[in-house]
Amino acid sequence: MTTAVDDDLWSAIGDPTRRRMLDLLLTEGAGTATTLSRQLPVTRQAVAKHLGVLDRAGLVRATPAGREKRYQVDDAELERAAAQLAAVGAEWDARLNRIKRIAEAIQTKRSDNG
Amino acid sequence: MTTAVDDDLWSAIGDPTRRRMLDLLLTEGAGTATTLSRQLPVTRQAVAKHLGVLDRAGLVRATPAGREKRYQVDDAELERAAAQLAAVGAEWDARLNRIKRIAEAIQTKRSDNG
DNA sequence: GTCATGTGCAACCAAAGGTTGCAGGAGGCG
DNA sequence: CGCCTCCTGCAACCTTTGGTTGCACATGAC
Repeated sequence: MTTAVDDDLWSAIGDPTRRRMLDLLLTEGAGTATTLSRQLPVTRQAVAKHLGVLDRAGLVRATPAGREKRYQVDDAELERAAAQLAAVGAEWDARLNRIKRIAEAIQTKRSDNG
Repeated sequence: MTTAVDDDLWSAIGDPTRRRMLDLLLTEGAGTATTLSRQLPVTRQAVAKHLGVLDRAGLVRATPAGREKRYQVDDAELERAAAQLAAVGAEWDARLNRIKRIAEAIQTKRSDNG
């Protein structure tokens, strides 16, 4: 079946730093490039670029609040992303199991026939 | 909880070309850089590099066969990778649901108190 | 008004995915 | 054996992307 994957969405969550950022935004509800960079091993500018990627992918939404730009996770879109991860994982699992079953069937047949 | 993710494993399956290669190897049982490149939009050399990455990540194993180098998926390791994908997806889902439940609880409380 | 803090833009660097080009090794066949 | 074919491996090079530093600008606090 080869699960159809939204490549933009996947590449957005493919980066480890971006995943950590999503984690932080989830646990803290919201954050800015500056606050996030304080909890990450990269500079504010790097975080800002990542926020741009996540924004274009629709995974986060920005809300200007005074002089800062507050980001928060878009629930629906992250849910979609989570579903895709699960789907790909599930398909691989299914295919591996199918192969195992076939292998066992052949094994059984062999011992039957001698 | 922030699911611990094996970053090497994840980055190996993070590339779309490598995922397609794994799909091909699964459906066809095995393949070489040359046979895979014929079914992909990239050159043999690019495929060879990706096979190197997948090999170092342990996701595939090479078996020299005459003049060709036949690769096949390492079942256990791909199963591990699939589990990680599912785990991250599941955790995001759980956290989103937790947030939703809390939001609903607050909503309920508000209408209770007037 | 001044100072501190947060944002935005630009130049630059290194790693990774991809390409072309070429040299080398293993099989098939006259 | 000699030749041809096909597959592999290495090297140089380009482009994108994650990351950095440096600087200009805006906004809130005092």
